[in-house]
Amino acid sequence: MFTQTATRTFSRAANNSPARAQIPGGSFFDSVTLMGAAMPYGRDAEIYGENEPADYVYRVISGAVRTYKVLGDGRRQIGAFYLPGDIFGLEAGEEHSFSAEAISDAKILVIKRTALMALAERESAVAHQLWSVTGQELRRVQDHILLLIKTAKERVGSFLLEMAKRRPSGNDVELPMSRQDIADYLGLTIETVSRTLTELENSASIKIASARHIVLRDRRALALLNR
Amino acid sequence: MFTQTATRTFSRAANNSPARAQIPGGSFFDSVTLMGAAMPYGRDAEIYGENEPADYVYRVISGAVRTYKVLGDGRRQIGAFYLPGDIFGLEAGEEHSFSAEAISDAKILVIKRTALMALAERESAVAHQLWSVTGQELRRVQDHILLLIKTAKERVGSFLLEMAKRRPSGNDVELPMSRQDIADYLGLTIETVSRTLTELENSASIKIASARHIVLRDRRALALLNR
DNA sequence: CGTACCATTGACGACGGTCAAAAAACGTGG
DNA sequence: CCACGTTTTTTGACCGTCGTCAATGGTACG
Repeated sequence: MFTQTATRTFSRAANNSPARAQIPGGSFFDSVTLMGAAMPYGRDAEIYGENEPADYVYRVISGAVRTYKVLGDGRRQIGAFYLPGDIFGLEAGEEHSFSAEAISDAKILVIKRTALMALAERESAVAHQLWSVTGQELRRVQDHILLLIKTAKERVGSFLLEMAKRRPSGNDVELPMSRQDIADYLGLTIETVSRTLTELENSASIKIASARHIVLRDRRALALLNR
Repeated sequence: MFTQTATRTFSRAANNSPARAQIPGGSFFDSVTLMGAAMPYGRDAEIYGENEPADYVYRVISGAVRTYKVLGDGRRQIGAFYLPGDIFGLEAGEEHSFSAEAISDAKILVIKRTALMALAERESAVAHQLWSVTGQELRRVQDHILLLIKTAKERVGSFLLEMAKRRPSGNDVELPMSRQDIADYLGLTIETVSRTLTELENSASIKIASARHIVLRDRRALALLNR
């Protein structure tokens, strides 16, 4: 299965407008927001590459981000999607283990790692929070593994519930990513994702208002796929 | 697919022989070994359960350990295997996210979490090492995800190479776990694992000396499965 | 309004799961 | 050390889910 992600590399966004935005999802990052700057990234722009030195930590202000790895034969696995408020790119080691790209046009808060580390050195509370962020990431990845052993219907259903939970807006789920992104996240093909969505629609579990706008019609039925 | 792990719960091993053993794989745990005690666990004995308070951190002295989750319908997913020297059960949060069992008779060093936390509070180096352990675990789980999107042959091949790397003894791989454990780790069935192993033997990539003793005959061929 | 790109649908086949049975391996007690 | 019963592993036959290849339909943007 091939998945040539369009490598139309956009500008690397080298501007430092110091926009200090208000973003959802409070965290310790709120208190160190002043240490960083908001940077704009275009659609599909690379934020960092696998194995690059992890000199910065990132937080999504607006838009969405995907992290991924590409296997030798071109198969792509998306590790996670990051939405406004989410922190990503924080590594306990020296290098990024995944690559990161903007899914849509996005504003990203960028913070120097050394600044955080220096603060953690003195404030054990900050050190604990850094650890905690990695711990949450670990949990997320562990849940992801559980997704990957399920059937296609279960994966898609769980995915929709996950997205609904992360962007609470009633039963409406706005998907910032393409079918290909979803497929590469769930370990499926676009065809299977598409077919499964229409299947869920036919069974009245969801309604596909448009390709990227899903309405959850029967959460109970979807939740059954999540066990 | 069902996977009823034999729930013949052995004794919970409630003895505190203070055996301070020499174990491979040096780490910061060496310096805090005196804070804990070596405990014996019988085959299939539970070390801790999912959602239990994570009051202890563990290190394998001898034997092997598996961590796992069981889905609603009985499917079991093994999160990791831990071999002598490996640390497990360290959580950034308050509870264990997986259950842990001894695969074979095992000796496990058990350390109070509060002791580590108190030390981390004062020594930022210790705090950094705790974070680092979680970070390594994160990497391991991320690699695990990559395994789960591969074909059966690739999964089994990669698994053998992983085990060989972790217990270096030439080309001989001694497997402490059953086919069922391997299957639940790789997201396959025992039948597929078994069939794939004989297939690898027929293609002269490995030799199955006995069920739990594999000899790597063609690492190059196996490595091709790992890309 | 036209042209890419993206999503959906269809036909077909392969990989791995399921069910079943045989063969090894293991442990226990005589 | 061997005999027997249990567990684990292997092998076989068959089937279903999902991947592949291909074509059609839809949507966004210049």
